[in-house]
Amino acid sequence: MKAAHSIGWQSIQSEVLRRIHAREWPPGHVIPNEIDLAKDFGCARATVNRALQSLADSGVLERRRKAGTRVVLHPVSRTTLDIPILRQEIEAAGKTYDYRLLLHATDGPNHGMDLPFRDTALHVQALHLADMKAYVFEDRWINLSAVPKASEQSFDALSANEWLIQYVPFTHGEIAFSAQNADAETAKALGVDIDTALFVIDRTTFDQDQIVTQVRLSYGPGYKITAQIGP
Amino acid sequence: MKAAHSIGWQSIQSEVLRRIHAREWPPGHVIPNEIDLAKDFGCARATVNRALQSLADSGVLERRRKAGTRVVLHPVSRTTLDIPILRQEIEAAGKTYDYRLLLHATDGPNHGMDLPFRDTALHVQALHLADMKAYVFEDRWINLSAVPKASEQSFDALSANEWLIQYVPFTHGEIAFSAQNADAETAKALGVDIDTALFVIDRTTFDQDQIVTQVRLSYGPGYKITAQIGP
DNA sequence: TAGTGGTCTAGACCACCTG
DNA sequence: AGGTGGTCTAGACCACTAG
Repeated sequence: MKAAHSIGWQSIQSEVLRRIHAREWPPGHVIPNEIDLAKDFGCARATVNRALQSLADSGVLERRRKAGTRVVLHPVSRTTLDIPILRQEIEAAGKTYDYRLLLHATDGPNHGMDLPFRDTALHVQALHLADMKAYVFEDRWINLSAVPKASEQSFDALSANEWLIQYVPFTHGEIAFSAQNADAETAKALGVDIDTALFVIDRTTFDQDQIVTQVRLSYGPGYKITAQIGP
Repeated sequence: MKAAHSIGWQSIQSEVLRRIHAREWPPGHVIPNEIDLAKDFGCARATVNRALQSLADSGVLERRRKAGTRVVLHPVSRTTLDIPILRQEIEAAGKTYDYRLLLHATDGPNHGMDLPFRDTALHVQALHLADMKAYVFEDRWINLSAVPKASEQSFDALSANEWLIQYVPFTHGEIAFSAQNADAETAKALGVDIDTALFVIDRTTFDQDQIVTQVRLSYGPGYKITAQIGP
């Protein structure tokens, strides 16, 4: 059956999705190879490849050489999250952004966080405000061995958050989302009751194998992070 | 300068990343067009396109026709999350999975959740356990207009979570992550104190324009969801 | 080892959008 | 209006791996 291949590889993607959706190709089914599909759709193999590759990225298909392409058996909800800079996030919501530095200290090898490195670290705590209300409490360590120029920064006007992104590149990182009851320190900074449920992001960034910075962002009550599901 | 284009488009991607990293192409910089880069790298334009497209997907580059390709000014942490089926998540951690149905009721137009549809809904509450300990409290509504065969399901052995994924396709959805203090109902179900901070996932799935199901998953204390950052 | 997807090429046309 | 990315083609070679 020919598809209504109106304009491009997206049409092929739609048709493939339709067949999966309609259970013509049920979960676990091995679909025809690219050459046959290309003949079926009346296009070049590269175009089919583009469509199927995209669906594989979305988690709808699994592809292996020689084994072929199959509809995944246990689909997962795959979603792409964008974690913006705090200033942008707040200003994008139409609110005014403000920043207040709470702590700026250089710690020796025995600093407060469970850092995998023993080097000297810069400890910065700050509050990010939206419309003058506490929005996020930032608790950050910066590895001064990896970022020596951080020691010259006061971070009283420009947040470490923004400074690092602008001047310190990183190669990769790890991010974790969790829920935490507010401890005394965080509750005081955010102006909420102790034990309030806070959405927390822990992020560690690396430059090659060296830790650059580690940060915990504790968001005020009611914070939500949303995303779309689907190809 | 020629790059060490050893094996393919990934090499070109690496070289582009290196130039960005080394500030040869600083944030906001417009990089050469695909034709020039192809000449520079000694490959076909399509190969350059593949590399740059991939970097645009990662959020490193911004591409617009005629305007060209530029290094993004304010990089965001873009990450891809996979939300697996609960059973898989638990079994992948080497624990035994169990499931207990807590509530199964058909509600009229006035059901408990703030659903945008006025149709009859099926209300299901269940507990997912890992090694016999409460792991997630599931609170779900199913739109019986969209999924009539759900009314024939008892959900006492197979969770609604798995049944829906296996038999009810959806086209797209929305997912939200937040932190919530445990209310009385949830605290009792999970066996935790009231006000414990819980990681909560709210997910709504659609088939075309029709809501299929809406669910709140409240994870037990200590739950974390992690992901990698980086191209 | 043979079949499949992964990738590359050289060229082409087109949609879009900035200047 | 012209330059840029988006996409398609027809063919080719290669890498991987299941049988």
